[in-house]
Amino acid sequence: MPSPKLSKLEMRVMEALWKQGPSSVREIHDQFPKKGKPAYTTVQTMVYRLEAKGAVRRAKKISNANIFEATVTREAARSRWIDDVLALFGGRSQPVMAHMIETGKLTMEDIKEAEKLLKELARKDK
Amino acid sequence: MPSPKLSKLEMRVMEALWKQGPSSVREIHDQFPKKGKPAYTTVQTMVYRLEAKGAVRRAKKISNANIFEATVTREAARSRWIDDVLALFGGRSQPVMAHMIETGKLTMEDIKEAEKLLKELARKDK
DNA sequence: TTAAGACTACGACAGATGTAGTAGAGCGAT
DNA sequence: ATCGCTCTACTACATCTGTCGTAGTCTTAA
Repeated sequence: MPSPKLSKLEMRVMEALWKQGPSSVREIHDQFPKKGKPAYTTVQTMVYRLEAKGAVRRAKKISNANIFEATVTREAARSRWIDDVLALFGGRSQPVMAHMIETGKLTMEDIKEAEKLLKELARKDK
Repeated sequence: MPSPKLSKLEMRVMEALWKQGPSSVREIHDQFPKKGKPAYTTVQTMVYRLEAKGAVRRAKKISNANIFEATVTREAARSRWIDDVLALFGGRSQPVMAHMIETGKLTMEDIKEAEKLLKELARKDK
């Protein structure tokens, strides 16, 4: 039941599905940037594995091609990754924040937005 | 030169080294919680692999036991992980922030601290 | 109707990871 | 000197990941 652990490449395939919605292997493959694009069958293998993990399902068939759709949300999949990393860091989020700030990935806007979100959450929890 | 990619278990071994400073395999092994503690030789294998990756070095020998010490900092190793995850999320830190807030891992204090750190960084960069 | 393409379903394989056993050398207490 | 315990240095192996190749089936345009 918990979101299965997806590998990096599997995540990239899921990303394509989340972006475009139900797609064929071909459509997913086409979404990879020319540079470093994996072989068609490599993507196909990923889709099969995702299906085995229950992260994807065959939605329908168009002519002889299967159309796959995501069965786990982007949030659930990403959460799984973040939780794993956080656990690795002793559950502390501070190191993550600090790194994002030092590498310029986190701007003041981001912080302001986070603050707003936190306030909202606090209000709703009450 | 860039901090090598360390696996989860390798990170846990490094964590022991960062905490205790130069240690023998035995001392590292002893730091794992009884629950789910890997075999002594499993830890030993990790240390050897870390040595091969250049993340650890034999500092000295006490009687017949090797004492290993970390050659990469905790920050560098963690950064590597965060960068990887961020890349997987399209380089956006927002999803990470949102998740940490929603799971209660990020408090208002953390945000305030982040804000302060960011301001400091901005001042110094100038 | 038929030949070119597109797809599917598998099979393979190398490298990374987690996990651990074994043989034998070295140290220390008797 | 020597017996037991500790460590080291290997070896092994099952999974997971990333990467494809191939054989054979379907579709479809000429």
